[in-house]
Amino acid sequence: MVARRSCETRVCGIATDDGTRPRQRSLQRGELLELPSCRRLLTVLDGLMALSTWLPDGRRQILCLYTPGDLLCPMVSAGEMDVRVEALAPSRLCEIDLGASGSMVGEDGALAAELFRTLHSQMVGVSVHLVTLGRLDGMERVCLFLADMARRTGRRTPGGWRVHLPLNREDIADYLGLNAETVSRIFSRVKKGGLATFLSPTEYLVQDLEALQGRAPVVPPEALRWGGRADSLEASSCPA
Amino acid sequence: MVARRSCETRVCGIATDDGTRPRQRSLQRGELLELPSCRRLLTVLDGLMALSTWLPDGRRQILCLYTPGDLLCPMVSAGEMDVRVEALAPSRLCEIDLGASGSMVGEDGALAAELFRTLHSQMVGVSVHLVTLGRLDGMERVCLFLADMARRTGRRTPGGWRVHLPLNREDIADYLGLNAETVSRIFSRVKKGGLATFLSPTEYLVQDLEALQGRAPVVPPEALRWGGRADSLEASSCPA
DNA sequence: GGAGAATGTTGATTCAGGTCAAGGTGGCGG
DNA sequence: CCGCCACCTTGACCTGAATCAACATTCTCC
Repeated sequence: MVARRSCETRVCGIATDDGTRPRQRSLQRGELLELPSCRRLLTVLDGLMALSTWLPDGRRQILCLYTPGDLLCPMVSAGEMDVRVEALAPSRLCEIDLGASGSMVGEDGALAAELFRTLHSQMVGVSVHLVTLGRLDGMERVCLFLADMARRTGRRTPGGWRVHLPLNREDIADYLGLNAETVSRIFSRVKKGGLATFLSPTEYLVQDLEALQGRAPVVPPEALRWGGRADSLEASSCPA
Repeated sequence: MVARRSCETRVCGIATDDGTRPRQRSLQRGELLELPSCRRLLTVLDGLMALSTWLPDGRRQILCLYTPGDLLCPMVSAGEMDVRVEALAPSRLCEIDLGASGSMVGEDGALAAELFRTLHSQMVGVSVHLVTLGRLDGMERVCLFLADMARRTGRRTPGGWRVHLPLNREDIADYLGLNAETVSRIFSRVKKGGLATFLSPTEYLVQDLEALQGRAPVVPPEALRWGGRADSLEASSCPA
């Protein structure tokens, strides 16, 4: 069971154990990342990354979002699908080359366990997302999204959770299986309903997170976060 | 790289290595399975199993289907979600207790690698499903589903692929994010379009699988199957 | 600061899919 | 054989989201 730590501390910790050196990487909005192989670990320090798939006719679906602290885990290996890792906002990543240490499944299995945990978290996240797209209507999807972003990247202030939205309406739409105009319209409804206040198109305030969350009959996948909810993992998950 | 084998051979192979004994289990349609822990391996011998989530108001979303040969991998540990493994048709499972052999990550890591591969396959499958629900319309979803079922459970005959559909329209709807009437209507359109012939509500024939598949701009997640496409795995996946 | 581009908002209209309702079909037990 | 029940199909209608279009706002770069 691992305590919550900043990813910098943590990843650098792993790296120094091996004698390898973490590298930093900066990406512009829109920039693509070659799919990380297993010899490299990547975490988000800052910004917002997305794992997305593109259909031949241009439709895009964002599979998951990576906020600061998340470990990139694009295990969706494509096959014939066009899968990409892209920066939705200017981002900084921390990259560690594991090549030196040979196999990832080390002696004590600590790293393997960590990766397994990440993979599991991602699985939970994608599953919640699947239910969202399959069974929630637009309002529910948007409320879930706003609540999830608040939990993941929001800052607590006297007035409530203050959240920066570094992605544009089309990105949000591609994440939620809607289109940009619909997202904009639903934001207006959220505003009118008093569930959130928009300081600007890219900044909002949530006074009552419970209320916002309550509009969606699904829990946001906070398990996706580093160190989040490690207990629930033990129940159905594996490594001894 | 593992050659394609029947799951009975394979799982029993693993089991005998450990000296443990595989047990068979029969389930009626509608019966639930307690979520498999990591001490037990379960494969589908016969029938059709589903991993599904239920919302408080009764909406259901099926996350994935397990056809004969699949290894059950319900790593979606719930947290607060109501996740279930249910039999959509009378089914037989093969169950192996790993308790005796201690940690799953064995000496040579063969079993661990196998499980990792399964987890990866499931991840790919769920991701394809996510795109399906987020970006495909009803017709595309149904064609993808019919093609996928044909590949996974169909029998090759002179007239084409003959496929048995052991689940009802509502189950299909809950898998595809539609409702039962819509599924029925789209089946009629598929029939009229000559993409498939229905011998009965639960049996269909696909003359031209390519044509059917071509109606959906996404590849069915055949990688989900045992031994399927192990090569694509190496590219982005891990264990050495 | 100003021109142009990108992004966001809102309205009018269309359309795919949901909802409700009325039969139709097949299996099964008495 | 009959009646029940679960399931499937089809129709009529409604609704939520997509589309198309106009305009507002913000950002960028000169």
